[in-house]
Amino acid sequence: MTTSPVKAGKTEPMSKSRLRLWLKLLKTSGLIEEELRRRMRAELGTTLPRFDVMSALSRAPDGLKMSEISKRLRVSNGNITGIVDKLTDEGIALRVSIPADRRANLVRLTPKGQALFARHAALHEAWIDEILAGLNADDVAGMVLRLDHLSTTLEDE
Amino acid sequence: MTTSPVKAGKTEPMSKSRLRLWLKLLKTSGLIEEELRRRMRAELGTTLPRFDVMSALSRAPDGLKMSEISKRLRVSNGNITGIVDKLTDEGIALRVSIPADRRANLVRLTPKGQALFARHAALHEAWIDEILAGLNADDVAGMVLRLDHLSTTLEDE
DNA sequence: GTAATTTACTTCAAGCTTGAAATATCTAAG
DNA sequence: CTTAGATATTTCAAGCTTGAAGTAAATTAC
Repeated sequence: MTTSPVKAGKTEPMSKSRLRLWLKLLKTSGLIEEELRRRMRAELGTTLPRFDVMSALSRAPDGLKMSEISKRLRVSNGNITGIVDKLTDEGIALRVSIPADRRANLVRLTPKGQALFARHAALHEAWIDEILAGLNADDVAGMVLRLDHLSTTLEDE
Repeated sequence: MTTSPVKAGKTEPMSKSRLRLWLKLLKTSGLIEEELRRRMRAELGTTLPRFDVMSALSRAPDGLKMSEISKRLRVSNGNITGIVDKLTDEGIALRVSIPADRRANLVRLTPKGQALFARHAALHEAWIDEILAGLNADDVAGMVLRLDHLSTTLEDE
């Protein structure tokens, strides 16, 4: 063989394998998301964004400011306005004004919203368990470790 | 220690760790996607969906049917119609009628579209390389393996 | 051949999403 | 106080996305 011993020849550039990883990551989370969205619609008559907002609210019994919701869900402010508007119209969420700051509101789940979310969350967890049934504890641990590593570096940008 | 040796006590139910994995997967791919979208807009004046369609077309020099594009990108048919309409208006893509089947069209990139995509694809790969720079070859290999496993089981549903 | 089905695509309404611009309010500097 | 800046939210236009319904053409089964 006359080629340099330094270049193995078979190895792919890192940029290519990173690209492939990204495409797989995107594909996989898309598949899961699609399945969740389908079930949300079919079995609960709701959507993922609504579920996400309710989920954030359910963890904050004292309520969250609009900006706090959008920060946690990493979506734009204007987006949250529309979703909370609808949840409010349906009696699921509630805007509570803050005397100390007339610019802001605290958004809370109503009792009806809490009951609804409890039902939805239980189903949601069961669906995930079912969808990810192919992964054992080692798989899960391995992926969580690497995803943590990755998302940490991404957030520190 | 007096507790049963069988039950460790600290272990979390699989459903919880699977849920946590899903949330991390969603978060991570969302962070990457957001960064890509930002750069697409800022540096190329385009969007991820348009890039995805162009990418699919670039791999099929003979063209793709509309339904083939939506199948590959896993989005609805109606969605593709709108995106291809715009790419066509801009001289990036082209609908070619098929004599043998008057229902369908083959969509192709124009030479202008090919040149444009070549430029975009090179940048895209470089961005991914930069964004995922924190992962070494082992990390990448480990994640690809597990994501393959997962997406395969998901597609066989 | 013709009726029923399947396939290919478009149109549409509803909803999500963003980023920018507009309001309103609060805070801080002078 | 008043002005400047920061913060909290809403509104808006543009674009993405879906799923359902509609049109058209091809295929299959009688």
